[in-house]
Amino acid sequence: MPVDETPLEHERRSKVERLRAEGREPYPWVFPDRVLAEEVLRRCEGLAPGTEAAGPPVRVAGRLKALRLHGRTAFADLEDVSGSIQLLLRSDTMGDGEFDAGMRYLDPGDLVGAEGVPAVSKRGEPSVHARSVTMLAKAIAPPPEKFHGLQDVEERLRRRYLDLLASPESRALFRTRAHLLREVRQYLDASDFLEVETATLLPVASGAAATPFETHSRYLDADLQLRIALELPLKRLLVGGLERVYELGKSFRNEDMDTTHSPEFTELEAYWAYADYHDMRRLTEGLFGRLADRVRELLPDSPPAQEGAKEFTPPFATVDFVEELERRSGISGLLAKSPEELRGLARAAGSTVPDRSTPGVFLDKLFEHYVEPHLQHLTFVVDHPAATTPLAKRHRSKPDRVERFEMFYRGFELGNAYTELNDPDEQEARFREQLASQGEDRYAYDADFVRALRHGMPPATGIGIGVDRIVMGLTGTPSIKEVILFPLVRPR
RNA sequence: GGGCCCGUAGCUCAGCCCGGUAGAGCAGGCGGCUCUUAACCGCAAGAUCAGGGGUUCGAAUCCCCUCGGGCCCGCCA
Repeated sequence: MPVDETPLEHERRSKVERLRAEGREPYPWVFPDRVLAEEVLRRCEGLAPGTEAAGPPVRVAGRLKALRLHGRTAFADLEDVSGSIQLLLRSDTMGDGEFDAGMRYLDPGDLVGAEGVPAVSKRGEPSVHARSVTMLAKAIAPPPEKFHGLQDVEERLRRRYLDLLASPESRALFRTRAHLLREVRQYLDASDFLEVETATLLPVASGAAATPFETHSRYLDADLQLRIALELPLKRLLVGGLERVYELGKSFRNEDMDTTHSPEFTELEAYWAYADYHDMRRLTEGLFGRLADRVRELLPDSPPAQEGAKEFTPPFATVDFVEELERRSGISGLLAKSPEELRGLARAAGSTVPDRSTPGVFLDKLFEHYVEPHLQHLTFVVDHPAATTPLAKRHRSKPDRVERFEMFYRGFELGNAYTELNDPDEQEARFREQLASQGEDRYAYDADFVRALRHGMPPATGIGIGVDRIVMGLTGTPSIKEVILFPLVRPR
């Protein structure tokens, strides 16, 4: 008997023993031939209150949410993946022995099966008028409070199973997330993109500037890092001739957490040979529209989700990075400023990034300060200064710019796309420049990627999207932890 | 790293300002009830007030530290 057992758990555990003593297995193996609650609801349609459906009995199974006893009658609410159905329990139909046994052993939170006839109660509630009830798994620990559910945020995150079993809204959110991922795959598959899986364990994590998680291979006796982006392996596949590829998977960044940053997050990256960022924008807008349609179907009763769906429906606002920054900040001639002048402006805007940072970093800080907070509606920001973006191709007509777009919503970034840089010598030069500005040797650059480019990467466009943030935006969820089933929490 | 807020029974919450030895609802126990749906009625039970230290005759309440969490700011091309 566990030493940390509460009196409630002791009581419930004693029911397990008494069930066994009566020859009733509290944890049986299977409950065959069950139908879902929604199927019973269908069979109850059109039945008058106080009547039963003709035909054979049905079997239902799920979690007992509530039990209302009335002496020789009782009502129970059974919840399964499809919804909720009431059980109507009467001693005259079950027999006194079975009825009394049920009342002795059943508690809210138990997993139970029932067999009986679809029926509508006198008060009009669709039900299963049960002939028998079977314990399928006795719950020793009590469920969260039946009306308010689990409110404690920490408990919801640390013990997601309790959140899910208590909250149909939480289940609906994660069901929606799964369907959105499915929609992404269907959309890209239909556009002849190939889903691939690249490595998560790498000698050097690259493709972004974040601090990686570090680990070690015993067999190789080699230090390894967890990937921080998917970009460079996927571009290697373009060199290899796969032409249209995407990956949907986790990246890891060893940095602070907040409402839009998780150390472990899901990314979508897609690369498309012989196409440019205009093509990618059309593909992205099509994808967003499809995702919005799915959310409208999946969460019709959620006003924040319906608002999110509206925002993700084309057409979208577009602003030019430089024009918008100059307009919002009142600063003109930004691209002609010296690095020192840009640093001064960034300092004036409150940034504390290191002095040795590249001019691109200062421009990003200025944009974050003056523009991002205003990007509350879904907006495409285009044609960034070349200095901000080491992996993008220079703009074909705007000097000192690259062909790039970023999507923002509610002040945070959703994704980022370029016409990809495929000139190996220019790529190598930009990597070296970046390294010099960071002044830290742990960001060794991916030399093999440059070697791959020397073999020729087709002209191409690529995109990276923060999937968790897309789910947040589409469902109107304010915190990234709420859209991740098991977010990282401090061990205790 | 800085600021603000939170932690009381298995769960949801009062009590804290203004110090006097912890209160309710749900869940659980016992009893009643054959149409309820946050069922209802009666009885009894359930709490190292996150942890540690201090002030005080007396601390859930005031002060300090620690732990955990939330929000905001900073940092994170």
